[in-house]
Amino acid sequence: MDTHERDGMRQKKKNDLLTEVELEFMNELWALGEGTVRDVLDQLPEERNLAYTSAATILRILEQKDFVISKKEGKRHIFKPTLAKDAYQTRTLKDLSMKLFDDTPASLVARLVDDADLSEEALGQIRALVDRRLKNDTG
Amino acid sequence: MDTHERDGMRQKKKNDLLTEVELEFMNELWALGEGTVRDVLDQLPEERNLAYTSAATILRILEQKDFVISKKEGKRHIFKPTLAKDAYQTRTLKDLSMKLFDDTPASLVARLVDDADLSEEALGQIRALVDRRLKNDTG
DNA sequence: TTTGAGATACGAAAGTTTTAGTATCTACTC
DNA sequence: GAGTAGATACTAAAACTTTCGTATCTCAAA
Repeated sequence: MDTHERDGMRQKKKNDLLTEVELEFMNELWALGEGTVRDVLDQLPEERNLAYTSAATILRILEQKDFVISKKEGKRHIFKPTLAKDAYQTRTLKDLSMKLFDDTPASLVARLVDDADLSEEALGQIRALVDRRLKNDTG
Repeated sequence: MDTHERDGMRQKKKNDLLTEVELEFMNELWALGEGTVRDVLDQLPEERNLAYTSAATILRILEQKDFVISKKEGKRHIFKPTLAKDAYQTRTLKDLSMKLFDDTPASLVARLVDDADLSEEALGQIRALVDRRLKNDTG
């Protein structure tokens, strides 16, 4: 066991990416803006059936990992994302692009637009987005 | 503990997505076409320092999960993906789109093209891809 | 046919994620 | 200020992921 933990150690170990359940919760918080354990739990689908204490644990972990902050209001905590959804989306796409698309974002889009399931409408929207960005860049 | 495992149960539990290390290995196999444990291990970066038996275990797991098949040649196994990289890319993008982009692929691309880090060249490539796809569909 | 280098099979430790139980705390009501 | 409904804190079990050790197997050379 050699010391392969040197040099970096910025954030303990690996990703600054959310786990599956963490993402599930962040999505609710992003939608709500902020909320209590109860608020988030109530947003989850009926069939999710997660214990209240489990939800509280997830939020505690999210706070430990600095994805949310909490303030105390009366006897309860109100949790709020520290990171905008946009920013997290960008982060995720960078990671995915790197790990599965040879670090070439264009190839990611290539795969997306090659997808037969993609609607004509979605394609049009995508094209409009790219056009707008190109126009803005070139003046 | 009520029976919340009913109805579906198509593939045991959850994802048909690769874990981090599994993806690392699949990437090498996709690049190689096929290969032995040794082949894959040799592709990994110097500093990875993974034990041979660990690599063998990962490939065994990938086979259990039907991401690869193996044939025996002499005393060793040759592993080969059962799923093309393209197909897995598509699957991953669908999953990501669903979980982080409100099931709206266009918003995924929006985030991508909004990314300041994206080069002009990449943008041009993306636009060309979309245009080609639109022409093929309508033409 | 013995043997040994190199391969696989199996089992399991260590780490992470997901879930939930139990104990404790807190604000409010009586 | 005692009781209680509802919240948090703490602990840990269960499942999954990542890693590797030990035992075993196999081909080929001597």
